[in-house]
Amino acid sequence: MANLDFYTTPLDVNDTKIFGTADTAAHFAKVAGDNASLQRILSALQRGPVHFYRNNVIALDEDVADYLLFVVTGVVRSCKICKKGTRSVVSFYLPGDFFGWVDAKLSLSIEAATDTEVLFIKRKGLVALASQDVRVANVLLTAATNELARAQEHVLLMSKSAKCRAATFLTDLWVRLGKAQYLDVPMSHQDIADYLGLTIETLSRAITDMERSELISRVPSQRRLILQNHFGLRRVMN
Amino acid sequence: MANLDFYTTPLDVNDTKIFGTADTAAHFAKVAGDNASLQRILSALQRGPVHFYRNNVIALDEDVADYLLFVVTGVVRSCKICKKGTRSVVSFYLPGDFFGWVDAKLSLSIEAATDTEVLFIKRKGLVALASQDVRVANVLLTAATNELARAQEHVLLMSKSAKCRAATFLTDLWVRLGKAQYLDVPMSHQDIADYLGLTIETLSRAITDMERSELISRVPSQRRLILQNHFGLRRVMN
DNA sequence: CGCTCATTTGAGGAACTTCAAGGTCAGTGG
DNA sequence: CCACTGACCTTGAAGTTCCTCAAATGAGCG
Repeated sequence: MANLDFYTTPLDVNDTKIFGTADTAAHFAKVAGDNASLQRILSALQRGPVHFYRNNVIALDEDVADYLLFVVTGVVRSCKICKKGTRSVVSFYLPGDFFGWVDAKLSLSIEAATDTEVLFIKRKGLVALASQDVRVANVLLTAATNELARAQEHVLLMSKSAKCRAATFLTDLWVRLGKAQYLDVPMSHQDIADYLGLTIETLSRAITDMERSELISRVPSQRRLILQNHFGLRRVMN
Repeated sequence: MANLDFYTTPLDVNDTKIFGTADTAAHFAKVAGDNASLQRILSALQRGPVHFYRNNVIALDEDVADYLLFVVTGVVRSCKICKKGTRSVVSFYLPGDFFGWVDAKLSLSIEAATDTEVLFIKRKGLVALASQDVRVANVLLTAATNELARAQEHVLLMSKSAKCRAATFLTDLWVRLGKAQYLDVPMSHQDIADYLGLTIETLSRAITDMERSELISRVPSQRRLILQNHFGLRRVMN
């Protein structure tokens, strides 16, 4: 845990808080399902929730080797800075997402894309439990394969046009956030552009273009959108 | 198994052959490690090896839901045809690779990129075993996370320049195939281009360019390369 | 208001694609 | 042995998409 200096709120590994808010429990249920005993097991292994401010580093590979992460609130990004100074965002994690299968060779860093609260779950403890409880093993395998499916979709997206990438991203985000009336985009355009392999300017033009075509509209609030024409969006997405 | 009509060699699920060649066993050991009993367990679950000719469909999502696949010889690709008729290759699997965590929503198809031999392993049987044997569970989780790491690397690659993508692909392939003197590229340029999100022309130009810069050279054989200047290649790869 | 940070817009250039043609190689049949 | 064929790869020229650089606009906040 040498790298915990990076943390905004230092993580005290001896401080096991039992999470208590209904909100947290509801999100946590996404991982454990309605299996109450499994939820108890997982909650006993957790550390946190730990709060991070936007753009702070949550973990580097070394940390992720020790912990699996669970997002309670906010958005987490995993990204890679390459030597040239360019950044790629590999994945976004939203509330309820359970992740941490990071290959050390990739040297990704896990960062807060917004202010966020994250649970840390000791990997070793969970793996040990998995050997005793099939359900735990299934939770792990399911989480890993879900993340794989997302990564494969991301690969497919990267060979499409800018407009298609933007439309797909916004629609997927809208679905992941629960298909609310408004899509309050939580992360910056720069984060999205780095996720989609575009420049911020190209992303902006793509969004403006969709607005002009009345596929989406912008509510004059910070980053609030309405997906107006789902049929049209689907056409742009291919 | 309704879709087995696609198979070149129909798969008889009641025909359990024990694989016998040293070659197969050696590759299989990559999955099971030097754990002899685990190797025996896995081999008891297998069906095959089944031979497929180049470009034949090995499995569609429905099949992959039932079986995990193990490549004995040749190259397997998983790919997606989109409505416009364009194709993307999501992943290549080489001898020794153990895969099959395919999300049905993506509707990928698993195809033979070269003539190939594939083992089918009943997913249910393996999952059932995993609940009894921690080592089996670990094999599954490890295979899934390895594939995730590969997919994430693929995502990172897709936002690089054409030359970087080509150089990285060839170098990675060379490593995966065992760093031999010659790199005999087993798949077609079209497959590679679809994997890298490039046109076949752009790929060809990138390779020709690397040859002119003396990073690689082409042996006047079918698709045989020599990676001459590893330092220079690394520079192009970033 | 005036500052900062984030986003938008425009003009020009680079990278990649498209379209079209030519080349190479292995297999096939005369 | 040679010509023919088809699959695969290469090359060139023109067009499109996206990026780069530069500047303007907008939003949030003390």
